[in-house]
Amino acid sequence: MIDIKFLRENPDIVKENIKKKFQDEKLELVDKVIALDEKYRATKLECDTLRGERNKKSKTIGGFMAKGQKDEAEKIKAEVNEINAKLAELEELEVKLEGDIREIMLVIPNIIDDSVPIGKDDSENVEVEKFGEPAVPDFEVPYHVDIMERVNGIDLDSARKTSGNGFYYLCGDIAQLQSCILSYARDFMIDKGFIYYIPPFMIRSNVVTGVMSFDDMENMMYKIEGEDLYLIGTSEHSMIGKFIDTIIPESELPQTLTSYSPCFRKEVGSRGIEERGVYRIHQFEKQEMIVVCKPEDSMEWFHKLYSYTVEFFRTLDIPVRTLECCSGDLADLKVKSIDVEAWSPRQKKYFEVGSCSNLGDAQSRRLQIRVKDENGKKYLPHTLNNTVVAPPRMLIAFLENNVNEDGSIRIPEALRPYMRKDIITVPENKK
RNA sequence: GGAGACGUAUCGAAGUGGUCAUAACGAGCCUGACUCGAAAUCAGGUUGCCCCUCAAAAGGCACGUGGGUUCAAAUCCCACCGUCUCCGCCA
Repeated sequence: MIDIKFLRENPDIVKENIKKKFQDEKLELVDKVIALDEKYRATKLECDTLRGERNKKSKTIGGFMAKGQKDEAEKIKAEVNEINAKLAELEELEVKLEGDIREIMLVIPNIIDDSVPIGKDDSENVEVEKFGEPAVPDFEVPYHVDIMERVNGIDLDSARKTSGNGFYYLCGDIAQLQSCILSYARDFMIDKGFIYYIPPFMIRSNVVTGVMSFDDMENMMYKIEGEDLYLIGTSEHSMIGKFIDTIIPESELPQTLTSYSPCFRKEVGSRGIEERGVYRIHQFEKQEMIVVCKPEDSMEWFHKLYSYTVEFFRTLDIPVRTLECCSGDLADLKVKSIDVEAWSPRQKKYFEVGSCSNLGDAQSRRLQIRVKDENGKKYLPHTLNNTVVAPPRMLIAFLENNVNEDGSIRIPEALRPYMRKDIITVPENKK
């Protein structure tokens, strides 16, 4: 959500930005909202003046009544009634205009950073950098579910029975591995100076509508029947929600938080859920990072955040690359976004394991998150979020890159203190 | 699930139809005085948003939210939301 004052003064920049995002159908909205805004401000001024008059007159009535000047009082009462009649219609218009303007402003995309590559859709995203050698071993790497099944690490049949497609039982060493990865991710971020949070896993509808668009809400969020509660799709929802409508003292910036939560997603409309395995599922766990900072610091944080994810994956010996989201693929609220992708030696390509976004002040403006500096001046901070790691998805990369030909799984150095072993071995009957 | 209480600024809290919401009173915070320095004391300042503006002033809105009554609502009426306390149940 951009500032309407900015739009008013720079309609060309806003239009240019819309074109860059290949959303030409929204171009007309710019002039439309400018006209509405002009009308709104004129109406508001008129309303404010009338209300001011009414307040002034109304106050004198009390005085007349006290002095017993009934006739005078009645005369002014009639005048006030006249003003109120005039106001009734105008106020209705004022409210309607305000609503219409907000509706449009929510749809106009945020101004993207100059550095964002121009492109229509995800096919034009740009590889930024590779880390590690994307090696392919000389044996055929099995499908991740098969790797897990061989060490008795997953039970999809039972999950289908209890919960349906899109759920899993992880068991034994693989379940432990997932917990260990999360614990390691937690400690990794704590060591980077982030504060660890375990947030609420359910949030109220007013928070949901604050942090996401209506369409996303329909397609992602599970609602608790009979309660005003939704299961979170990511801990970003509860973590950003906690700042809604607050004023943060500047001395408390930057807020650098890392949160753990299970995530629940309906994945409506994504065919990926049909695919066997744990790539796209209804329930997964994630370690997230959230930063609220001064505007001038946000780009620096942006680069730091995704490089933390890269560093994390590298300590687990997984080759990764960073892929910058092009203009057309960038969500409307975002200024800039980079995906971290892990190498799959089986598919011989990279696949998404995390996403780092700089939202500029758009999220702050929408949610009324403000910062107060030493002089009492208020401004909107920038917000960023990034995935540290989201097992089970990252398990795919982990297993494919660390499986041995005999089906055993190597545990990288960094995880050994957590796993308390350096290899997961195949049980006798599956050798 | 049952019973009760409450929702006003950073916090506690007064106000129960108008002339104290630029919100009493108390605390906190900021500035200044006193002091070698601090504490204590004294004086002043300290809500957010909108509109307008170079800036300020003036004006408008907000007493949980939304309606209603009224010339006028924090105050009266209705609905909803939330919080707390006790009891019950419970990891």
